[in-house]
Order: sequence, then structure tokens, then C-alpha cells
Amino acid sequence: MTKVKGDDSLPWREMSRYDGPQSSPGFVLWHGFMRWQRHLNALLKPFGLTQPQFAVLATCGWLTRGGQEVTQQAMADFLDMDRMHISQIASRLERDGLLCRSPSVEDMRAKLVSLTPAGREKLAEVMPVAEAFDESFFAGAAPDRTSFRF
Amino acid sequence: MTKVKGDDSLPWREMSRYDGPQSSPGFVLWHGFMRWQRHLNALLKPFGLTQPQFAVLATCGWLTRGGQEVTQQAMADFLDMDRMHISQIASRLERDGLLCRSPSVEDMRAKLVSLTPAGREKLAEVMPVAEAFDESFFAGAAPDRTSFRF
DNA sequence: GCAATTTTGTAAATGCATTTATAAAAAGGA
DNA sequence: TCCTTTTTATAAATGCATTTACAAAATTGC
Repeated sequence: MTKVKGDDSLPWREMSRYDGPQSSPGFVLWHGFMRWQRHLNALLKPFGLTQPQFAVLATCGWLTRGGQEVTQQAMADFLDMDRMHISQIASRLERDGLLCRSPSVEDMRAKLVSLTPAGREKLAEVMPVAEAFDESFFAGAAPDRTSFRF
Repeated sequence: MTKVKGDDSLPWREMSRYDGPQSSPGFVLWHGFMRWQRHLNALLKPFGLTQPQFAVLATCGWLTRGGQEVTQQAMADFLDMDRMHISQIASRLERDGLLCRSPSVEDMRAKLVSLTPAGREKLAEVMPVAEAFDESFFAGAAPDRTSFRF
């Protein structure tokens, strides 16, 4: 059964193993992640934070919890993120007074990051909100949905 | 056991139910999604496409597969995305000659989207690459990892 | 028919994520 | 020591994702 002249339909089954985008696991991951991030961003907005800002703030708090010195590079390694990305987000958090960046004494290139008192307070305020959201978000999915492991 | 004066450690367990960011499901989702997108973007780069551009291109192909007329709004509804977002990505795909946007006759506000011949060819080229990547990515996770359903 | 509302799309702005290029400090090797 | 390489961070640029504001066409209600 070949296509006739003038048939402008796309031979989907010859191109894809899936019955449309909604059946593709990558597509579902993208869609699900955006849904999660959208909802969390909406919850964090009243606190003046975005989801990535909250993640970086929380990670900074975690890594410095015992008073350790932590460089931006150490944050990037821990998060498996680009140095530049951390720099970008940290500079906004510093602008907003939640995070402090000071040059290291041992390494003049490095910048040590730490929470400001306002940063600590914000984190304590926001953490229960974010964790309650995650609790409900990840508990709500029906068992017949696509599942992922990371 | 109260904190002594000068103790600058963060009372993490009082703030979070998790042992650090890596134990939080939301954090793991964010991290996993970025890893997936980063790898896929690297694979698509030689084809001049990003992951979202590929997704929109493929969705356009899917929705118009039988010759149907599809508006940008219909795309946004199908993808559960903002119509502005579709507009942004579609305009880049049009600029690159992969997608055609023409005003609808029935509704002068709406723009009908369809693949150009170059868009069809690109899609046929890229689809196996993206699907093979997804296959390996989602098959590779160990069973002791955090799992998600969407 | 006509005014009010809704729908469709775009412009501009903000922040996320990455890439490329650059500068400066540290580390390593002759 | 001096020179090369690596490491840490930033500036600028591109594209993703969303928000606000806006214009124009379609729909609704009278």
C-alpha cells in the first residue's frame, strides 16, 4: 500500500515507534517536569523565589550546615550543574540579600557562598511549603502512568 | 540539647524531612530532567535542533499527519503549554525553514502550522536518533533509584 | 445590529540553562 | 625560576519558559 500522488499525510508509523508524542517517555518526562516546576514556581512566587533559586539556596544551606567553607564550584559539582549556571543564580540570590559571596583566603579565584540571616529565615519559611507540595505531587499519580527512575 | 552561642550550624533536621537535597524527590526530578535534556540537546545539536524545537516539530507532524488544519492554540492545548511559548518556538522553526505558519481562512486571528518539506525530512532524520536515546536513557536506571509516575 | 466579552496571537521583560570567550589565580614541570 | 596547563569565576549571547500588556478577530448577549 503505497502513498498516492497528492497524499500529504505523514507516514507516522514509519517514522516513530510510538502512537504520537504522548506515548513517548521523553515527551512525558518533559511534560511532567514542566507541570511540576510550574506548580512549584507558583507556590514559591509569594516568597520571591523561583524553584531553581530555592534549590540553590537549600543546597547552600545543606553544604554549609556544619559551618563548612563552600565554593561556587563545589556547589556546581554537588548539583552536577555548570559553574556559570550557579554564578548566575547565586548573583541573583546575593542581589536579593539571601546569599553572601566572599572571596576565599586560600584561593583568590574562588568565591565562598553562605546564607545570610535573611536567607536562613527564608529557607526555614519555604522548606515546609516545597516539601508539602512534593509530597502531594508525587503521591497523586495513578499507577497506570509512565514511570521513571533516576 | 539547645544550640550554644556562636554555633553557626544550620538545624537541617528541623527544617527538612530529608537528609539533604539528593534525598528529595523534587530535587531528583529536576536533576534527572536536566541530565536527560542536556544529553538529548547534545545529540540534536548537529541537526540544528533543540529538544523543545524537536518536540514542537514532532507534535506538529503528529497533529497534521492526516492533513488536518492545526492552529498554534491547538498545539498549545495538546502540549499543555502557554500559547506564547508555542509562538516563540514556532517562529524560530519558521525562521529555520522547517515549519510554515499561514493565517486561517475561517478564523483570521488563528495561524495554521504545518511542516515544510525540509521540516518533514529533518523530522524523519532526527526521530530515530531521539527515540534510540530515550530507549537507552530510560532503560539504564537501576531499580534502587527514585521512581516517578506522570 | 451592536456593545461587551472571550479568544488568538505577538511584543517586551524576567529568569533559567547552556555555550563561547576571557581573565586571573593556582598547580605542575622543565 | 619561568612557562605551560589547569582551575575558578564572569561577560555576553542564544534559546527555553513564563508573565504582563496589547491588538485584532470572533463570539455572546441584549
